Amino acid sequence: MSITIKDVAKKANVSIATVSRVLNNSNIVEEDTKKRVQEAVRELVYLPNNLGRSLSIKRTEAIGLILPDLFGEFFSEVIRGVDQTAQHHKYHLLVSSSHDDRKEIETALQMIRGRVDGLIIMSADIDVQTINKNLPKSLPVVLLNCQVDDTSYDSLNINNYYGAHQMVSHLINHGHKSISIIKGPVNNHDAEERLRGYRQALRDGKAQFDSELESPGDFSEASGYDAARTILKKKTRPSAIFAANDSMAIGALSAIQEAGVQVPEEIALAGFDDIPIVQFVKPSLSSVRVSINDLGVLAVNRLIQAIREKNKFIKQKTLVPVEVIPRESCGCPKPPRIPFYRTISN
Amino acid sequence: MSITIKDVAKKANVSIATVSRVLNNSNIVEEDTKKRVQEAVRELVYLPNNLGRSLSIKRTEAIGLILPDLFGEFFSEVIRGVDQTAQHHKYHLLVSSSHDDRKEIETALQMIRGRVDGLIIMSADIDVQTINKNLPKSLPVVLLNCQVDDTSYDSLNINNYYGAHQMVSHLINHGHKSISIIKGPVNNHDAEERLRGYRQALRDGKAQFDSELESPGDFSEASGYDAARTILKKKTRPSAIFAANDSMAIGALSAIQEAGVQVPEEIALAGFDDIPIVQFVKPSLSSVRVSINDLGVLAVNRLIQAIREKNKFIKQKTLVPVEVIPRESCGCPKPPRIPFYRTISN
DNA sequence: CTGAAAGCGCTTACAG
DNA sequence: CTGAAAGCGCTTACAG
Repeated sequence: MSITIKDVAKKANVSIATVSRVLNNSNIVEEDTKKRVQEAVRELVYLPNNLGRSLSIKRTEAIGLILPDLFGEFFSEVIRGVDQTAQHHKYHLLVSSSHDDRKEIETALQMIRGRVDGLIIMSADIDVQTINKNLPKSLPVVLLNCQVDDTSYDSLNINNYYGAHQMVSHLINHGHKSISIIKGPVNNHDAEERLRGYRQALRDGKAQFDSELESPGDFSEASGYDAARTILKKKTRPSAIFAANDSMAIGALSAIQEAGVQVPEEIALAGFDDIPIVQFVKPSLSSVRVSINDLGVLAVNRLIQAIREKNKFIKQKTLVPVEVIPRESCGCPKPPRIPFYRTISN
Repeated sequence: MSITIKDVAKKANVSIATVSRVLNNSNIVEEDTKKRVQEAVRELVYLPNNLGRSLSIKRTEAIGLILPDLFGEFFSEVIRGVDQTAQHHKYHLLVSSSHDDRKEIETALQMIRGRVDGLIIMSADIDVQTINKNLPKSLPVVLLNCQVDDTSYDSLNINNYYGAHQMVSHLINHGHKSISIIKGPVNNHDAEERLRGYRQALRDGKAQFDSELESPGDFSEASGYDAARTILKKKTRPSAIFAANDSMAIGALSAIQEAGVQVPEEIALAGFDDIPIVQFVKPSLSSVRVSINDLGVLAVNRLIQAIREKNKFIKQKTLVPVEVIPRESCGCPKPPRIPFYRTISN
């Protein structure tokens, strides 16, 4: 059916070993033989099958990326960083996504295994047992923003604590003494860390510390809207709100504007994530930026290193730095907008 | 090093054939033997290697997706649609991106070949020869928004012509008789089709037809800005502007607002692509939406069909429908905003 | 119901 | 410099 190395060997009157040598640029093959083989390859339009090669050399030259989801710009940025870096190291990328529950992620691990030389896993719910049970110990793995306390895996996490601390400190430096937080979902690690950063910043900045200032939220725009309405109704209104993500901040902004309250004059506002839209709302929204692209780059570099060193080195946990981007909503001047990317039109 | 089927066979005191049968749920194996094998699998923590299987059954159970780029929400939406549908059909997804020039795309084709049972290619620059030269004739391929006129490949294309025609007709229905276009890059097929739709709509609607109304652009925000400035300076100003994509429309909007001209009262504005940001600018921007997710779904379904029928069926070219989304910038009421997706916080 | 053997498409010591 | 052979990890007719 398909042309294989055997067909080429026959046509060129050599052994398949010789064909393989020519294909792999082995320099121990005579010029004349090489020519004959290359001629046969051309005539037959022979296309080597990577599967055979991989099985033989025991390397697939591919890395895998397991994502919980593919919604929004965040994951595409992760993929972009990973793909770029992987290509730079001559590795392919296998992507697998939409694994919300444990069952699905187990299937994903089982299916990707054997097809890749290393694996980057991003999943809020994964635990060490699931990994151990479904992946050979010899497969290098890097965990991206997972919540795993085991030290036997490399991991990269966003520095949520520090980002929140910095943002809230920034608000305090603007003179705010009473700062509300709209929290993320309970049991969500990102949310917990951001809350922790908020609290510590209040303490460090000697600002008002009061559980009354903490409103529940679930990272959705709607929950931000609701929380802001509640906050505005309180007898003593805070002078600033820190939303644990941008979606909630944008929801809050709607509620504040509907109430006829001025941002940032009457109440300052800040979010977290720095999604592209925050540059477009009015006033533009202060936020905390994570270099998502960097995240992918770092993960791949670490993984490639693990592959090269045959997974035998000291595993490390890395906190990826974040950066406060001040904008109008906290009273800072609006920085030049980052031009967004074209979409369909390529 | 790694546990293989041989180790299991030895431990369970059976042949590797039997182990294989147990693994594949063959029902011709005795209950007792099956138990023994399963026990051995568990004790050894045996994880089958997919590579051997693929080579043997001559199927990889994976499909490939080649993208020109990974910037922005468009490609992540494509990936999402493709991945979802692929998973539904029990196929894996191999993604390969950032192939701007021909050399790179050839490498991509060569590397992905053999690893997938079918391939979706999205590339503005690819031609039939490149495909033929680098992929076996037996490999099912679906071209996504490529510009290939060969009938030997399945293809899906966005109906740029129709979308532009509809949008411009919509403007004409608003009473506009003099409508400018900010064109996309020369030699870009999407841009050409949108221009063609614009022109035909003017003729069909008996609106003013004049090459003076056509301004150059290159799909960038900056080019839209420049074009709008030029348009506003003309002695006879058009009453509406159709930008060939949203990026340019947003650039144009900045220029118009800087000039103190009201949108849509003094000049109407519309774009193309319906990127998320158009809902956030003020006034919200009328645009043409492509269901990108559908695009991915359609592509995979077609590909799976081709794989099942061993690539032996009539190839077809499909134009994917688009939809006008009227908003404030053309004088229509603002529709409810679609809530955007959370990003980092998962 | 089970096993020995051939085969999938390659690579690579080993001999010559 | 070249080839025969073994091997990578599986599956699956074929015999028994």
